[in-house]
Amino acid sequence: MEIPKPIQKQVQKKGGIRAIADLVEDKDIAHQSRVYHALSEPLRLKILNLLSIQPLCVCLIKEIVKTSDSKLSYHLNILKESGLIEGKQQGNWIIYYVTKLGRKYRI
Amino acid sequence: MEIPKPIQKQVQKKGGIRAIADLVEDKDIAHQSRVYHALSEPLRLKILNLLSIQPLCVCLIKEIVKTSDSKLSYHLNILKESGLIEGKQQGNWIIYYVTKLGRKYRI
DNA sequence: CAACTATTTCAACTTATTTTGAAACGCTAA
DNA sequence: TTAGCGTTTCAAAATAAGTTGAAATAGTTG
Repeated sequence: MEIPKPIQKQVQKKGGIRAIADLVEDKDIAHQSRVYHALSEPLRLKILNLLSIQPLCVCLIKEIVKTSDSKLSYHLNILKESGLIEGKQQGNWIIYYVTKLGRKYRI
Repeated sequence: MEIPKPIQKQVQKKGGIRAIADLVEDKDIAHQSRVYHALSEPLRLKILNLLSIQPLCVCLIKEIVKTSDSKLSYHLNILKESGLIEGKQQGNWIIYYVTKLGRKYRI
């Protein structure tokens, strides 16, 4: 395999291909890509942004985004699992709100 | 549909459910979720981070991430389409590098 | 132009994610 | 305890995304 000269030179300056590769940790990549996956669905990203404006019960989220109960529950769960939102039961309702992590990804 | 009292009060204070909904623009959501989708795949996120350390030809990326040509090309294309990286032909090779947008998402 | 190297494209296939609707669960109040 | 409302769960079906390997393209060099 050949390599363009200028790139080869720059790579050597940085300690070679292995040194560069080692700067990117697979564990960090795996963790962060999971967060991005949760954010990659328009409905979920919208919900996250709504909740960053105002904590809401499922019924109000549903009214805003106009979707089915089970679909909404599915997406809320993914946001919750990835640590972007949390829900607390309050009588008959569950109020969802963004976590500290979630606030980082407000558009 | 009933709504928990404290939430209802907070929502009213912010101008009602419609006002809150209108703060989140579907166009922004659609655009941003596309970027997150590109970042949600571990291999892609790894490549983005590698390129943020050092612009590389496809052959060197391939050597680092140990994957097939066509698979790599597929993922590079998704990163490119979402504006996170760009490639410029240089003789026989294509050198990929992160864009300004891409640099924002370095881990 | 022919041979060569690096990279991309394509269609068939596999795998992962999302949607659906019905049923179940949990809390509250009668 | 039963009824009612808000929410979740489940499995089946639908859709989207990723993988594969062979063939094609594009640039370079002799």
